[in-house]
Amino acid sequence: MSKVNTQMIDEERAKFLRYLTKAGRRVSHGREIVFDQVMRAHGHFTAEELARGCLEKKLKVSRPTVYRVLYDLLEAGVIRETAFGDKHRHFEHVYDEKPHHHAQCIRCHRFIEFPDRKEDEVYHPYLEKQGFKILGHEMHFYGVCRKCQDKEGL
Amino acid sequence: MSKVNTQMIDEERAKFLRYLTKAGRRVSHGREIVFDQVMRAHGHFTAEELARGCLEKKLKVSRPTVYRVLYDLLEAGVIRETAFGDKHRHFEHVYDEKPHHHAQCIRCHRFIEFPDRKEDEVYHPYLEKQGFKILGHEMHFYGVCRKCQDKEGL
DNA sequence: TTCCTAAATGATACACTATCTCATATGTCA
DNA sequence: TGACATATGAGATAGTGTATCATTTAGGAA
Repeated sequence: MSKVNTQMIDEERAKFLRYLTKAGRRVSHGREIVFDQVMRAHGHFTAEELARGCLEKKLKVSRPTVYRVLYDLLEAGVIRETAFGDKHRHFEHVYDEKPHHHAQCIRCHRFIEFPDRKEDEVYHPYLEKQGFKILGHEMHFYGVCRKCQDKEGL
Repeated sequence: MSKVNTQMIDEERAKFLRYLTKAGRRVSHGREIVFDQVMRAHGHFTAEELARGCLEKKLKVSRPTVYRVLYDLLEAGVIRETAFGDKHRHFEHVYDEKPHHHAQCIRCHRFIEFPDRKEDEVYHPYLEKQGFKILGHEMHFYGVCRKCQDKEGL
């Protein structure tokens, strides 16, 4: 697991470097720090959380740079954006993650993750027919989790 | 169609009034204005768009009130929140809308809507087993639309 | 290695969405 | 109508995310 982990990170790093080279961009200090922090992150995280983390750890990187690198990583396909209806941008890294979806409790805002199923592909033909190039998808369930139901006495 | 439309709006209004009564809240001026504007809105809209619209039309309602009433409507089930990965809150009304999903172009940010399919229900048993009470769900595809592919010369 | 240039960065200010506070206005019920 | 709780507006404020621009740095050329 740990070995696989390391290997996956190396692959992601290679992917990032390939992207940077191809785009004529540099392998800078800031990009290495942020890449590292992203790889250490578990589950999903917001841009602000990551930026705050970097500042608290006194890493040599500023908030604007964290944001900039996150968008690099997004374009490079190292992280993906997950869409939840609040005002923060959520990301999660692709590495070591099986495709999965999220269910979110509208009371406590906690997430449950569940694996992707191939049934989702029923939507592909419709979109492809319109010339839409699908890069990914995400299912977002919302409702009330067991704990919050208990609290409400439902 | 127009008749059905009116009927649907009346039903939504009744739903809203029931919610307000039950919650011991009042049928106020601001709530009526915002309800009306929401019903006039097509497709999905952001809170800020609606607020701006009200201000521009010089309706007697302030921005904080628009936000407050939107959350009333959310709780009443008159509108639902759609989750996209930008920093604005998106809503759409439930009235006259068949369940549908969204595909969004990552370049131009435009949406394609497509109808809900019962295959989505494969996820229900898993969530219900955990005691999660499902209130709704949304599928969000992302990719590049035909126009933007053409522009990029892909 | 050193120099040169374009890219990256940080400090700062700023834009924008959304929310909070609190004094005032208004709806509801007796 | 009077009393009181709820709703509202004006304005301040919080928080996320961006733009600007002077300075620093990566990385290739000499």
